[in-house]
Amino acid sequence: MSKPHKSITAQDVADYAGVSRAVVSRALSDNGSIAPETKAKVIAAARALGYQVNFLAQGLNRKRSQLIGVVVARIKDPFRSSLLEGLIHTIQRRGYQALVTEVGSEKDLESTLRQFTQFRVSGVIVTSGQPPAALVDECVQFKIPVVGINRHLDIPAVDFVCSDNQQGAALATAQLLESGCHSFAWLNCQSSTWAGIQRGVAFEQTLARARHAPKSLKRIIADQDGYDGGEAAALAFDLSQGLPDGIFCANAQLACGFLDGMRQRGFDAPKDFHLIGFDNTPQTAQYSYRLTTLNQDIPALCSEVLNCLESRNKSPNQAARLITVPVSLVLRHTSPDIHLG
Amino acid sequence: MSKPHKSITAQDVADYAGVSRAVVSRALSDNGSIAPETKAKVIAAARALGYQVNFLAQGLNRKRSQLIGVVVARIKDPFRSSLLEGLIHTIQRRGYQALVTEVGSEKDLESTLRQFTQFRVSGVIVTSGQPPAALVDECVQFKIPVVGINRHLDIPAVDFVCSDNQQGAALATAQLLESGCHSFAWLNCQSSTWAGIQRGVAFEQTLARARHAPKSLKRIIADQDGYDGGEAAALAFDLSQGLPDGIFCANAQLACGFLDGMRQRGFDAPKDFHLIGFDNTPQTAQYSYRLTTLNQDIPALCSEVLNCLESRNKSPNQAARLITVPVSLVLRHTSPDIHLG
DNA sequence: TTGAAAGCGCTACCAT
DNA sequence: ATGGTAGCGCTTTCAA
Repeated sequence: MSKPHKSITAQDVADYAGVSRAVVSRALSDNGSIAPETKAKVIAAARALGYQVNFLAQGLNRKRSQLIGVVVARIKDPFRSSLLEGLIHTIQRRGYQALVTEVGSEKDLESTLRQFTQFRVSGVIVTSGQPPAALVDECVQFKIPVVGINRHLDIPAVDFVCSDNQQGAALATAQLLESGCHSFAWLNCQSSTWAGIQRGVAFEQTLARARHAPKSLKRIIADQDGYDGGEAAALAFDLSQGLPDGIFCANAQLACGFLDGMRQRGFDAPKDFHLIGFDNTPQTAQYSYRLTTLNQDIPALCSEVLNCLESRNKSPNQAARLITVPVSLVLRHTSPDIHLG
Repeated sequence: MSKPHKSITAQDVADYAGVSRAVVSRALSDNGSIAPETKAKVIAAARALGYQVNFLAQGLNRKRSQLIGVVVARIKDPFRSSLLEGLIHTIQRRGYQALVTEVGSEKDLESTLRQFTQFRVSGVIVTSGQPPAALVDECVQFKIPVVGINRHLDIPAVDFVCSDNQQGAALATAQLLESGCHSFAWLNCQSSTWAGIQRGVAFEQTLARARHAPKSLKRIIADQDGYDGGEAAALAFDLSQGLPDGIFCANAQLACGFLDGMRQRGFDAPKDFHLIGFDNTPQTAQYSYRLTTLNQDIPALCSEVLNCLESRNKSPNQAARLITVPVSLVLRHTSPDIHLG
């Protein structure tokens, strides 16, 4: 049982190794020239003493911590938690640490971004909310790179990484058309994310461009997001003009809810309609749903995000980039593979 | 468009307000005596200049950052992401920031804990893995409080906050007995968490203590955790001796998978058996599952966790505590309320 | 290659 | 109540 000891500093290591503090710093950070044997000696000393760099002091000096700020919202939503998991994993793999902040409102985002700068983070990842230009400007002034996921605003010096919503919509449209669907519906919620809106627009466009005669397209707008929103939308759906037979959903949660809502009214997919959702969440693979979905490549998204961060750390003034990550169609029960049928 | 400006320091505020740096520090931290009007003057100056404390410098000085380290694993698991959401929310509400680290193995935990100390975190929350005594000792030496959730080891100076597994098992047993179940089963996975094991033990004990004759109890051990594990266990279940009619699950994911697995074999709850799971995850409320579960009071858990942290920061040498948080039974379709039946 | 020394921005102690 | 000042532990010139 050791006493509450004073923590070991670089000076202790220096004394132990018989060198100066400066040499210790160089030995441990590969920065500045140092004789190989001196370096080995210092590293041995550091190990012997159990020396740990004080990140606070290091960051204060370097004017940059090895922290990366991550802005999230509604973590318990399945897709978001998968994305967060991927981000944290990637952040750690690249030698950083994740400073995770949950925001409820745009106003939260403001103070959050401010706190990030106060910690001199090496980068900021925004997965929710729209960074107010003024605040981003503040980050830019601190030379802190900012990157957004699955959203895109035209903010100077801010990069964005997005799943390919166009391609997703095209894949879904093709699948529904090939399956012989005639009347279509698009399901989204009010207060949709930017990505959701894009998907809807792309769906309408792809459908309009389809070779054969124009198809009917109904827009279903749920009052709220998530499973509950989708379920309520299904329960409230006006069936007097029949049920569309090809339905595309802005996200998987809405889709699962919609499916369950329709089941409560005696309809089911693929018997009565085809259903495709975005976001291949674990739940969509389960026996009770087996939802055909568009898979977002989370590892690729995360990897690109960190590439952006690191690249902009090197050259802060490069033009803002928009990186698009391909999606893929996962065929399951709610709109089966016609080639297997 | 402002230039990459030098950041504003306490000295700038001091100059602007016509006072010394020390006064600025006092004005902003309520620490040390200061004339009300001076304080107001400083605060006005700080606001005018847009001054932001440098947390790195502050932490270096105070020997403590306002960071709280959170150790998690498999974030995308529904209960875990809900818990993480609660933790982050609570951490922020109390004026800290969450440093979130994902661990895969015990070895990860070691380096993680070390990194936390390097950031001089104000506390460590362990939601996964078992903190190795030696490392915890290191934290203790830095006077960093450590608290674990839903696990309990007898480590000096480490507090634990747990949902009441005993009570949960008792509630489940009572419900199953009152519903007239005769043969029972306990479903868990190999490599279960500490909490899962506790629940199983408590279930067996409660059942054994039940007033009427001893009941049959079968243990089903899935090869893996989660939905897939539960489903596989159901598909592999030996039906030659019939299906138990009262089944209790270590967690909701296993339960959902088991239910779906049984459905694939033509059985369903509550028709053929009653099913109760732990963890009231959002998914269990959905129409396709409507699982009777034991609800963990996440806000209460999180609140207690931070209470422990703050309390131990005040008096580091107090005895280790184990705080138990009540659970509640949420009656749904897979084991309905008999009083409504 | 190495060491001395000047900060990084802040807090806290000690005089005043 | 206020101001001067000595660090916190580290990095990074600049000389030697």
